[in-house]
Parts: sequence; C-alpha cells; structure tokens
Amino acid sequence: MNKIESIGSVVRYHRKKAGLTQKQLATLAGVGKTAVFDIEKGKKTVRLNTLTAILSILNIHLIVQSPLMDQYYHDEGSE
Amino acid sequence: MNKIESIGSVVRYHRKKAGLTQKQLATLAGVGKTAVFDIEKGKKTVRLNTLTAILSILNIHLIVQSPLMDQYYHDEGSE
DNA sequence: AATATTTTCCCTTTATAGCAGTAATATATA
DNA sequence: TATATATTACTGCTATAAAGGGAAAATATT
Repeated sequence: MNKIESIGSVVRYHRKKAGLTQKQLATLAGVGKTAVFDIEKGKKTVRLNTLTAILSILNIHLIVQSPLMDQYYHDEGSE
Repeated sequence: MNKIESIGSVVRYHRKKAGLTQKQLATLAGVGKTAVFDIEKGKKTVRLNTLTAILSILNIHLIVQSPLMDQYYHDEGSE
C-alpha cells in the first residue's frame, strides 16, 4: 500500500535490485539522467510521462484507488 | 485495479459525483482550469504535483505496486 | 592506500506545462 | 423553445521541466 509520495525511494530500491546505474535506467527509459536523479530525490514536479517511463522499466505500477472505484467499474462497464 | 492510463475518465467520474465543475475543482485544487480539462482529456505530460493536487480533492489515491514491494517493506522497515 | 565508478549538483538551452482570457460549442435547465 | 451553465479549444505569456555537459563529492572496487 505504498503511496505516491514515497515513489523516490521505491524507484531507487528497484533500480539497485535491477543492478542499474541512474544513467543506465535513464537510457532504458528514454529520459535524461537528471530525471532519474530528481525522482529518486523526491522531486514532485516531474511530468507523469517521465515518471511512468521509468516505472515501466522497473516493472512498477501505479494503481488508482478510491472509495468510488467499484461504482466506477459498474457505471463505466455498462457504457 | 485501475491503471494510471485511465486517470482522465476516473477524475471526470469522481468530479461529477462530487457535483463539481471543472472550474470549481481547479480552484479547490489550486490549479488552473486548463489543468483539469487536460487531465480529463487524457493528457500524459502533466506534472505529478498538479495531478495529485486534483486527485487529493476527489479522494483518489495512487498506489505503488510491484512484485518486489513486499521485499521493499521488509528492507526499508529495518533501516 | 589508490583508482574507478557512481552520484550529486551545478550550468545553459530548449521545449512545454500551466496560467488567465476569450470565444465557440455543447449541455443543462427554465 | 429560449437561456443559463459548462465544456472545449483556442490565444499569448511566464515559469520551469528536462536534456546534456561538466565537475565535485560520495561509493565502490582493486
């Protein structure tokens, strides 16, 4: 149940486990090395696509949760 | 288990349920009306803090998931 | 220890997110 | 139907994210 606020340390942990340097991860994700550094450092003003590009390489997923999601599935499914 | 890709329609659904206009939601979240419009339209290059400001008002949470998360909790907890 | 590698933090440039206005279209309400 | 409200979609402007280069600081390796 990790929240998005801790995404920086999660990214770093996964990157280390994958045996990648920041530069390598950046290249794989198609972003600059600064982006990886900034995200691990906890920068919140990164762009969503930049973040998801990095998460995708590390097999990390962002899941949307809310009390209304069940209702959302029901309503959206029937349209 | 909604993925981040569908965040636009999720935001719109929740906003409607909350009885808010895009402008009202934008004001509550402290962002411009364009940001709400763009996100609902599916724009991916929004900034993370802009998105989370909006999600926070609607009580929507982004959860971080991965196969290594259990291990992450264990390792991080003991440090 | 020395050396190599990586990370952190500068810098400058470029691209664009986000803003407020405005107007047109669409939707809802009378 | 008319009319109010909301959404969409432009504008021009400002702030800043991201890239890449480089160098110091921190880590890792020999």
